[in-house]
Order: sequence, then C-alpha cells, then structure tokens
Amino acid sequence: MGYDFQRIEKKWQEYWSKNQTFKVCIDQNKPKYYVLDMFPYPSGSGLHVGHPLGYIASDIYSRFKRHKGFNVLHPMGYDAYGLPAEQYAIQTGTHPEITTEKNILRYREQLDKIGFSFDWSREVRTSDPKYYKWTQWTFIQLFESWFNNDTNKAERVSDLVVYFANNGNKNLNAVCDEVDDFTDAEWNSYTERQQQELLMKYRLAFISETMVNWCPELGTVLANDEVKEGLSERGGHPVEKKLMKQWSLRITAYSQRLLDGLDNLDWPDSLKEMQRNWIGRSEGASVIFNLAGNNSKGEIEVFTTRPDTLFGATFMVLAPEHELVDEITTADQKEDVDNYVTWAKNRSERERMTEVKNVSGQFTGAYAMNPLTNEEIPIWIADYVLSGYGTGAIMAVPGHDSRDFAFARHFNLPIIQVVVKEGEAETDPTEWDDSYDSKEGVMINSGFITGMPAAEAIKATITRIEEMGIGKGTINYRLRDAIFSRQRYWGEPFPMYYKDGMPYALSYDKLPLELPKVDSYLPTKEGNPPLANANNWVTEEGYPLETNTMPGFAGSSGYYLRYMDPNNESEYFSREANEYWKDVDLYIGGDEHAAGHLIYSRFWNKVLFDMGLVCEDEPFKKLINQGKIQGRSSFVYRIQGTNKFVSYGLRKDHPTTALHVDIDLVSNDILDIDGFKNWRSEFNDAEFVLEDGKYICGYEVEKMSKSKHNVQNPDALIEKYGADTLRLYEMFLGPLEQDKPWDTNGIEGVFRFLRKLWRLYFDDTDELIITDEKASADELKSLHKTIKKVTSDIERFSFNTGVSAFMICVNELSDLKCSKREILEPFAILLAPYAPHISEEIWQKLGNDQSITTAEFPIHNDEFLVENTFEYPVSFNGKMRFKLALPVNMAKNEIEDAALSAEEAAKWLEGKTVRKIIVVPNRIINIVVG
RNA sequence: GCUCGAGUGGUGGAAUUGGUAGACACGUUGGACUUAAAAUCCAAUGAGCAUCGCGCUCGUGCGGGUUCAAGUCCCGCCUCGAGUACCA
Repeated sequence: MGYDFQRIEKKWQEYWSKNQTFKVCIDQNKPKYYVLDMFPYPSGSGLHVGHPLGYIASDIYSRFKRHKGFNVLHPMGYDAYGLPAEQYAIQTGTHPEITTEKNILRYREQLDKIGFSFDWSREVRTSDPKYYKWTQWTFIQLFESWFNNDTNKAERVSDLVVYFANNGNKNLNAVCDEVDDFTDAEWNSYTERQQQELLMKYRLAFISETMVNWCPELGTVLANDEVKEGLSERGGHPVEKKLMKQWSLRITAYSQRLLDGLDNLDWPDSLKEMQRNWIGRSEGASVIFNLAGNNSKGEIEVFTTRPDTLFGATFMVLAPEHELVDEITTADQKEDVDNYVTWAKNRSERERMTEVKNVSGQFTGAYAMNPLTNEEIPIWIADYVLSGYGTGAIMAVPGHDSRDFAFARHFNLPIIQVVVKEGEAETDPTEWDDSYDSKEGVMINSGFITGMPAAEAIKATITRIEEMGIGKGTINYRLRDAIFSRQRYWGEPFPMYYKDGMPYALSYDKLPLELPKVDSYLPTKEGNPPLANANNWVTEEGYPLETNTMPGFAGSSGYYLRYMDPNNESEYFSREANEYWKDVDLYIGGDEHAAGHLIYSRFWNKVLFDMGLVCEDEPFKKLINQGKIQGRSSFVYRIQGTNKFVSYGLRKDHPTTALHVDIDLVSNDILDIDGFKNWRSEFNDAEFVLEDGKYICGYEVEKMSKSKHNVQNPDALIEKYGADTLRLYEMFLGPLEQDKPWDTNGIEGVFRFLRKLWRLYFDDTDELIITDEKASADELKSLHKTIKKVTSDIERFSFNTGVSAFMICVNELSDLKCSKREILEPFAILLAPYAPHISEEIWQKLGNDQSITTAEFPIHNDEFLVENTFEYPVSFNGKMRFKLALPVNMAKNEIEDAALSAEEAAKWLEGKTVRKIIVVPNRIINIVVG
C-alpha cells in the first residue's frame, strides 16, 4: 500500500477537530505567542494556491512554537464585508449575507483540507453582529475623543466640555479644524447645536463637508488608499473630487506617532518606507505674504521646505480652489480666472495626473509683497498647486524648483538665482535648461543670508521670519484624514442618529445596531445610500439613523484584539485577555495593505492605547510580507488562418497566434492532445505539428486569472498528492517573501520525498520496521545536523531551505539503511510543523498515544557534530586547486607545511615563489605565489 | 521623476559573518528491474576546450575598483518588479 495520504490526512484532521487539539486558553504558566494571518475576504472563487502560502508559513511557525513550549494563539476569521457580494446582490437580489455564508463555508472546507492548526473556537467575521458591535463601539470611542497636542494623546470629549465651560478654548493645544477663539462665558451661552458644531471640529471621528474621492461607477466615496493612479482600486473606475458631507477619522493627529512607531517595529524596510512616504513628513516654514496695493489688508500663508530661497520668490501661485481667489482677482482678470477655475474643476483626477507636463495657469491681477525684499510679486492660480496640501498656496521660486521654473518659462516670469553650487559662479538664469533644486550650495543675492550654506540659511531665515512675526518653522504631513463613510449596503451601520441636524452616538446598550433588511441594494431615487431604503430606519424616539455605512477597513482595524477574547458578550475583550496576549508577535500577510489596513490598524490601536484599553502602543511586533504567487500560463501556437497547431520549438517556421491553454491540459509543458481537442468544440478537429512525437507548450509568468486559464486551486493537488505534499511544496518553491511563479512541475519531487520517508519506517506491507538498536555516529550526525539546520531555518523564516534539509537527511538515512527509533522518532517531531499529518501517523505507530503536537522539539547536541578532520580547499592565488583533509585542531604553521608539501601542490609551486599563505582554520587555505 | 527591492545553469532556487559558486529539487540523457506500465534504484547533467577517466579556461545583468580571496563590499551603468506621483 505504502504512503496512503488520503486515509492519513482525513484521520488526523478528524482527530484534531474532535479533540480540539488547537484550542487555546490563557495559561499563566506558559509564555504566550500570538501568530496572526491577515484574514481573507471570502470571494466566490474560493482559495487558489496563492492564498495558503502565508497560512502555511504561519502554521509551521505556530506548530514549532507549540513544540517549543509556548502557548500559541493562532486564530482565523473572515473579512466578510465587501463589494463583490453587494454587487452580486444588486444583480440577483440575493442577500449578501447568504452569498457570504456560502463562500465562507467553501473557504473553511478548503482550509480544513490543508491541516491548519487554527483555533476555530475563536473565529470572527466582520459581518457578524456579535463582532461588529465592537466595531461600532470603537467608533463611538473615536467620536467621544479628541487629540491633545500637549499630552500627545487622545482624551475624552467629556473632559473637553468641562474645559470649555471653565476656560473657553484658551490655551488649548488640540488637533482640530479651524476654530475662532471663544471664552467660557461664550461657550456657556451657546445653544446645544452651536456647542455640538464646535465639538465636531475636535472629535477623532467627525462629520464634515470635505473634498472626497467620488467614484460615480461604484456610487460611493473612497479613501485615498483605495484610489490608485486616479482610478478606483476595485474595478479601475474613474474617480473625481467632490465636496460632500462625510464621516472622517482624524488620523492626521497621529502622523508623528505613526511615523515614530515604525522605528521599533520588526517589519520589512520596504514596507516601513512605504508607510513613511504615505505619512510624508516634511519640515519647513509657513510664511505670510501681505497683499500689495488696494488689498493691502489681506494676507496669504504658504508652506515651503525651502525658506532659504525666499529672496528668489518672484511670484505666487494659489490652487484654483483657494478661498482667496475670488477676493483678490481684479475686475479685468475676473472672466479669465473664472474660466480657468471652471476648467480645472471639470478636469478628472486622471487627466490632471497624466497631463502633468502641460503647464496651465492664470494671472489674478493681484500682487503680494515679498516680505524680505518688499518687491511686488504677481499672484497666479494654477492646478499644479494642490488645495489639499500645505495651505493650498505657494511662493514660487523658479530658480530652484523645477515646476516653478517650467511655469515661469511658460508665462515669461522673472527668474532669480539665489543658490549657487559650492565653488561655482553665478550664471544667467535665462540660459538655464532647468532649475537648480539641490540644497547643496551657497546663498547669493539673498540679503542677510548671502554667503551662507543653504542648510544654515534655512535655519537663519526661520529665525528671522519668527522675529518679524510673519511666519514660523512648521512640519507638514502628506497623510490626510481617512474618509470613513461609504454609500453602500454591505457594511457596518454607524451607531449614530441625527437630532436637530447634528449626529449623536447611540447609547452602548443599543449596540449592535443591526444592518436592516432592504428591498433594494441600490441608492434611493433621491441619491441617498441604500440604507435609506430600509423601513423604520430611526431610533426608538424616532430620530433618523445614519444611512452611510463604514468602509472595508473598519472591521479589519481591530480584529486582532477580538481574537484575544472572541466570545466575550460584555466587552470587546477583557483586560485579563489583553494583558496576557498583549500584541501580535508575528503577522503574515501581503504588502498590498501597507498604506491601508496596516496604518488604520496602528491608528485604531493607538487610540485604544491612549484610553487605557489596550496595553501595547503598537499592535504588530513582527511582520512578514509573503510574496505573491503568479500564474504560469501555457500557450499553444495556432498557425494563422488554420486550425493547425505547431509545437513550441517549431513555431518560428510559421506565422502563429499564441493562445492560452488551460494548465490542467498540460503536464511538464507537454499538451494532452485529446484533452485539448475535447476542451472546446472549435478544437475538435484541430491538427498538430509535433516535435519528438510531442506537442510542447510555451509558457509565460502572468497574474493568476480565470481568463488566462492558469488558476491553480489547491483541492485538485491535495486530491492527487495530499496536503502534506502541498504544504512542503509551497514552502519549497522559494523564499517566503519573494514573488514566484506557480509551477507544479516540481511537486513530484516533494511527493517522492514523503514516500521515501515513509519507507524508512515501514516495509512494503506497512509493517513498522523500527528497531531499538543503538544509532551509529553517522546516523546521529545526520540527525543532529538536521535538527540544527531546521531549527535555525524556522527561526529565520527560511522555510524553503528547511525542506531541503529534510530531503538531505532522508537521503542520508536511506543510504545508511537507518531504521532506528533513536533517530527516526525525533525526526518525526522535526517534520511535524511542515507535514503534520504524516508525522502524527508515524508518531502514533511508534507507540505514542498523545498527539505529536504535545512533543518537545528536539535540541541538537554539538558532540555528535564534532569532526576530526576538515577537508581544506587549497587555493593558489584564490583559485581552488585541490582538497586536503587535515585534523581540525592542527596548528596554523603545521597546516601551511602540510599544504605546501602536499603531493598536488608541487605542480602549482614549480618555478614560483610563495609570497604569502593565508590559513583560515576549518575554512580555507590560500597560497599566494608569483 | 522620486523611494524601495531584485537580476546566479534548461527551470525553481542554495551559498546565514567576504572564504570550495550552483546545495536541494524539477527537467533531460543513459542504464537496471519489468511481458509492459507505474513505482523504485544507479549514473551523468553550468559553458567551452582537451593528447574527451590527466586536466585547463571562462562563468553569478554590464563596466570598473578594494582584497590573499567578491554572487556577497565600494563606484558608475543596464534591465525588470513594487510603491508613489505637480506634496512646494
């Protein structure tokens, strides 16, 4: 019979499930370890081989940590809200809940077949009211919080109300929208509505009229990270800017803490870099320019990272949306300015981005004063200045900013050089091809800073403008507040209602606010979100409830916390659970979440941390991005105009068209011709030009997709080879972090390895052949070398080399005809994290009645690895010429003598002088001759 | 444009601290076993040269450099991938 993986895998999957082998509870006697996978969105097409890659790695690590005595939390759940189920509902009327449930069942079935050690008693689903109750609860926490810059953390709005009643907003250093000063007396005289409006400007979850990314095709707004190159991430539909009243999260309050927190995280550098870029901190100064002439009372504030170049500012540019545009535009320019503003407004984001090289703008007719030169400079508007960054206005320094340079050239505006490269002389800017943007250089034509290096001039200018009261050093961030409303059905309802036009939070005992049934999943005729279709969508008192729903990232922002205490009915999680499990020790998932989920989660966690609800400031200590598995598409080559197909090697002889062919019809690039003929009716009578009697297919590495016929789902492979083979093979494919093409060609090798391993323990009739005979030195060496290698490979997440270490060991033990318990029992434990089913079976057959998961991981003993001799590679001038076995403890000078007097050395020494001998003990001997 | 990452046999990849380049596996070729197939086992397999079983030369994207020694470090390029994009 041999290795009967189907029987074995079924048996152990049932055993684990029945015995709740992986159920985990708080155990103060054991150290905790929390291994988390990014939970999947259960899509209709089920798992393909790319999904389990990260799960297999995390499962190996979890099982390893259990063997090492840790209490391992390794949960799984579903990110169950999402667009596809909703779109399916719109098309078919099927409630998204039904579609989602069906997909989850399919996912679960597929996951179970791979033999993961998840504690399913902790499963969470973001769409489950028992879960989203806590998403809504957290939203209320955000609504009831504001950010105090003095303490650098979130505090309660209730405390803010007390402060306002006693002090007004004097001396308050909060992150907020623009607020005028008010006194305690004024505050106390305000109506409730006025007070609520003011508080809204401080809340961490707030509603406001903001410029949002509106996607007409999807009928919803999107957060910045959901827009890629002016198109929606989902579906690739055009996105436009639109002013709408929406919920947002004041994540910008945490910009600096989100940036600083990265330093101590064990995350890939590339991912940290992406987050740093996304946060986009830049240091500079804000400077106030007074308007010249009739408008002399007005002022324009700009942000610049180069205050040193202030003397070179020869004009100003405002974003077309800037609030002063109307006010400052002169009568004779009004028409042109209005036309430009209208034109700019109607340009899609995509157009604006792709037409970056086209310079456009319009003079307003107004002038400002350069505060340092007192020269009048013209004020223009142009859409290369963005309303959303800095102050939406810039001082243009065409000599030292390439965009300003292009603009000045186009509109014939003056250019002044104020920075010169060290040691170079001033040149005529009218002859330049480009501006000099570098900070390396010395100031010229710049009044009191002339002669200073630019870096020093930046500091000196900031000091001067602060003294003059016309500006100050400031820091700007690119990060925007997260827009949190979606005009969709399938998402968490906001626990909010409206009274007198202002939103209020529901009381906690009203949670969860369950998603209502609706007749239509589309927006209403009036253009309101789908929830407006619900009957009676009001509070008990009759106040209307919020009709927007939360975005996809709401449910995923704090799910790792719920896993700590998933069945708690009265709290999100208990203090005890949080203090025990603390944070995620290892988080594995894709890097597509760098600017989304991983920033929102960190923010979410920090707010809860500030409120004393969680004990760690950062949620994910170590993070690994598993690479994507790309598809490997196969092609057949049809001779144009015929139904004749030519084999890969001969395709150049004919004009051909390459067609994707289903990868299930191809094995080792050889086409199953009959299968192909039956694949589609049009190929029934196809003819073939073969090479060596075979039809060889071409291949290409592409994204896995249905249309390319290259999707590999794991079920068929498990059917054919078993889960243990799949697990080993996915790991053997290459380094975890690397993108790699899926190619089943190599899977046979891993399958052969497991069968070979089986034969070490069992004979042809499946009788155990293990003996209690004492192991030999060679056998012990092979085992202990492997223990050492496999342990260190798991610890550094090098799973592919771990698999190869197993193969080497099994090859060696087979050669030694080893069948000794002393060797093969520990070996089974070593393998258990990678191939748990076969290891359990062997373990049981060896007479153990407990699951192998309870066994202690073997520790290698260096004594068995000691060698008496080392085979030195002997090099001459760095080129290896021969090998020489010498005792390991031989003295350096003896090694030199031995090498020089070796028989093979003579030929290389003949007629040469030995200039130098390098001996690195137990490494290498290099003889330099000349 | 900017930021980050990667380029090693026919293929996936290994080489952890600068120290034998190509581990392990696939594929291919030849052989054993078998009526045959599957399975299994053995041998060869970077390229080139060779008085083809002594051996030599070249070889980790390209060009330089440091070093006794470079896939690994430094400088300059090329190609591919990812992120981001008028961020002042």
